[in-house]
Amino acid sequence: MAFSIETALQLPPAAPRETGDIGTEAPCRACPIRHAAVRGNIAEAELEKLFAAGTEVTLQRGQTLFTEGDAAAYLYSISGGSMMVYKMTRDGRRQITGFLYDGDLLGLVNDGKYAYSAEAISSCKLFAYPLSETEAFVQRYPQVERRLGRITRQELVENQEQMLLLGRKSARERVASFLLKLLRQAKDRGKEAGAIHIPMTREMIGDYLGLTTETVSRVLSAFGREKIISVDRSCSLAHVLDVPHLKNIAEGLS
Amino acid sequence: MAFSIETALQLPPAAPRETGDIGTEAPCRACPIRHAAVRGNIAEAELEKLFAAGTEVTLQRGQTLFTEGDAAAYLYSISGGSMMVYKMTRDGRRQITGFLYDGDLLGLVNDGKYAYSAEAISSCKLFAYPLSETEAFVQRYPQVERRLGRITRQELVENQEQMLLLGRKSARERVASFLLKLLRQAKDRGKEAGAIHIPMTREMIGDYLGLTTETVSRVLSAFGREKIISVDRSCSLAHVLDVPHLKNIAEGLS
DNA sequence: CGTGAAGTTGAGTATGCTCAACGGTGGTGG
DNA sequence: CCACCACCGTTGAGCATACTCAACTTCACG
Repeated sequence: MAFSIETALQLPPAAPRETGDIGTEAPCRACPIRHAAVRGNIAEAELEKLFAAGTEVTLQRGQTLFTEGDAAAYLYSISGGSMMVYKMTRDGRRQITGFLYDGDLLGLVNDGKYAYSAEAISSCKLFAYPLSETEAFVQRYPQVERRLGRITRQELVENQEQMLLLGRKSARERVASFLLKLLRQAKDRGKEAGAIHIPMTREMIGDYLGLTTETVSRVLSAFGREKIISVDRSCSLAHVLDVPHLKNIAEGLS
Repeated sequence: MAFSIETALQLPPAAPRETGDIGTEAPCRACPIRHAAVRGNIAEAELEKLFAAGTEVTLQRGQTLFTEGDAAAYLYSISGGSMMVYKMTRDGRRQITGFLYDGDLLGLVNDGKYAYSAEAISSCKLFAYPLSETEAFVQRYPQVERRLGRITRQELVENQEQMLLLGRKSARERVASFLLKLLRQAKDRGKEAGAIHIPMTREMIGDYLGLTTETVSRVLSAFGREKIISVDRSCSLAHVLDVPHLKNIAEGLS
């Protein structure tokens, strides 16, 4: 198996965010590249050069950033909004491999091509780093390379967790696990306890969990009837009423 | 989410193997660390120091190398035999996330702990690099770090492929995809065309594909009846008779 | 030659899918 | 401003795929 030199990277959970910080370089406040660079005492001039080489991208809900197999030119960093990355079978079945948010990187490259497709879930702002510039920068600053390595390995761990879910868990267990993941992310982002914002449709949730829209809907309704969660009329907001119960379900203990 | 500094790595497909080479350092002929190091013109003395810090490990079929959650101390390189890595639910359901062979690295670490369990499929020889030594070595030689990064990203790509399989493919599609993967690997290792050695049990195949033993067995029998493959009486050797047909099945085109 | 693990095959079943109908909602244009 | 329409979500009925349970065979190994 050949390894491409230009193979690039991805991740979901990035650096701890400085939410209140109104910085001067708006697109890169949360970007992990910048985060590592700042901690590594890299010359501002070097950073500015990298940023100058990049461009900002704005996407509307439903717009595609790139498609699996496209020749890769950029590594992207999300500065606002949510994205999803997915793979498809030839006959149109979709597997969403990740939801990405503010501060996450995307653009996993294999053999010069993107390894998955990326689409905006909501209106989205991204910063695009040209791959060539990024590679040079990363190689120049080992601490940035090391940080990207940790991010990639973290991603690997999460994908393996998801493989266990897809291969071995029931529909109820999958949905419960998903809700707990959203809850954890909301907590990490400093949202109030128990409330979770759900920016994706039921169909996307199904395509992430290996289920159909209908099954996701049925399980969520059942959880509502069982007073484990309460779902807002808008369908994009939920409250977890019984976290321990949900954890038990996610682990197959009920 | 916290990133651990000691997070380490893993991969399946390593460097092209020099099969005929009877080297002097037996355990490391195929190891990708050595491979990258040799290409990078690293002083032999440095390499010897790293190898001197490591130890050889021998495992019998069925023996566990480490268990998910164990405190991580070593990065392993397989020098002979086959291993599997897996995750389990609390109630004992297993998802095998990868089969590893000669020359592959294993020991993905998260937060100081192994992220999965590892067990020998056949008698197995490994070389154990102490993590501390390895980290120092890797940081000292950027080309080695870069190689490990590519390996990790390649692993990520394969895991996402597997997520598509687990979430969206039928039993026939899964088994067909698996056979084609084995076939590709056999070809990469220079085995004769069409013949594939299957070192794992039906149960392991099921736990890798998100199926039960019985379903794997039934699908293989069906493929045999349809003259797509022929399975040896020993169950550990198969011949693919109709590769195009198998590819069609794997892609859902039949 | 006996024993246990692995594999195969069959019968019945359950989980989640398919197909269909319907209600709510938000955006758009008359 | 309101009506329309498309999209999303929900719910029901029936069904199919893969699972469970069980019996039996084969093989490796003592």
